[in-house]
Amino acid sequence: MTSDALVDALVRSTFQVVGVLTRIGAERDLSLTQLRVLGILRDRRPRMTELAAFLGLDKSTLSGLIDRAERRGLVARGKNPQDRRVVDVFLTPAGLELAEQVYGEVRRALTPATARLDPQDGDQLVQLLHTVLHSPD
Amino acid sequence: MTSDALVDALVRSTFQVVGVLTRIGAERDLSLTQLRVLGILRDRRPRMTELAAFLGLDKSTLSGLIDRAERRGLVARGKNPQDRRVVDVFLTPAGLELAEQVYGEVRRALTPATARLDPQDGDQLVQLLHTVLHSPD
DNA sequence: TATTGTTATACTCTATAACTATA
DNA sequence: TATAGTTATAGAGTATAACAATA
Repeated sequence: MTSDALVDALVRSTFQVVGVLTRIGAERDLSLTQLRVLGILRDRRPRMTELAAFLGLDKSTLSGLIDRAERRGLVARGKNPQDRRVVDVFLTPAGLELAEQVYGEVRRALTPATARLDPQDGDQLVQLLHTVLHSPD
Repeated sequence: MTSDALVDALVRSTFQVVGVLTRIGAERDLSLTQLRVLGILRDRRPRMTELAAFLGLDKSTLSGLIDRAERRGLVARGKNPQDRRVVDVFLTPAGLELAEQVYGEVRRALTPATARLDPQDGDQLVQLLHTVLHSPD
């Protein structure tokens, strides 16, 4: 069945990319989750609950995650003027710089692989991944 | 640059598949790593060091991982007759059954997504993923 | 009362360092 | 001496339950 082969290919490539992300993150003491937090916060300023939901984590887990990132000066908590229960999270300048650095390195690490495709095939792969995984289930 | 778009697409699809794997694993108290261990052991019987290297983990980390899986009756340790220092690891029947179950569920979970492609495009996606990530860096 | 977030607790995952047994 | 694996330790990641503040 073609579908099984496709699922297998997706799972295998997932673990491979996870390996790259984990290795690059580890060089800067960033777990996969912290890496993802930095990536998300590059262009968003969510409240704690939003970010936890987006990551698929419990809010208490996120509290700890943000505690540790805040202690390192990578993120900060801000008050929300509309609702005083709410805590907004955002990158500090140092966090933004680290995020850009690390994602730049991810690009460099994966470029030898992506460069194996000519531009046409690369576009096609982007398109196919988008169709498969970027749609409403 | 096309390459950046491709890397972004790979990273995004990676986090999405990780989300699916994490959710399905959690339903059976399996972390992403335990899930991967089960997947690998389906058709291999490696020694501890081999498995640790394959997973990119320290051998001490693997000891704990296998301890916990063994306590649950999913894997077992075996002696290696050639070298008495070596410990081989393999799935128990219960572990194999769980592995098949959980990977079956992963297939079912991803099938609605993969079914959005017609067979031709699916084959092409498998081929492209193979070219990008399954080659020597 | 319901929602937002934190804290206390317990467990898993992870690496480093020190160790035992075997080669 | 070198290699295979375990154990002790410490810290991060995770969820559940209980809590405080605000709505």
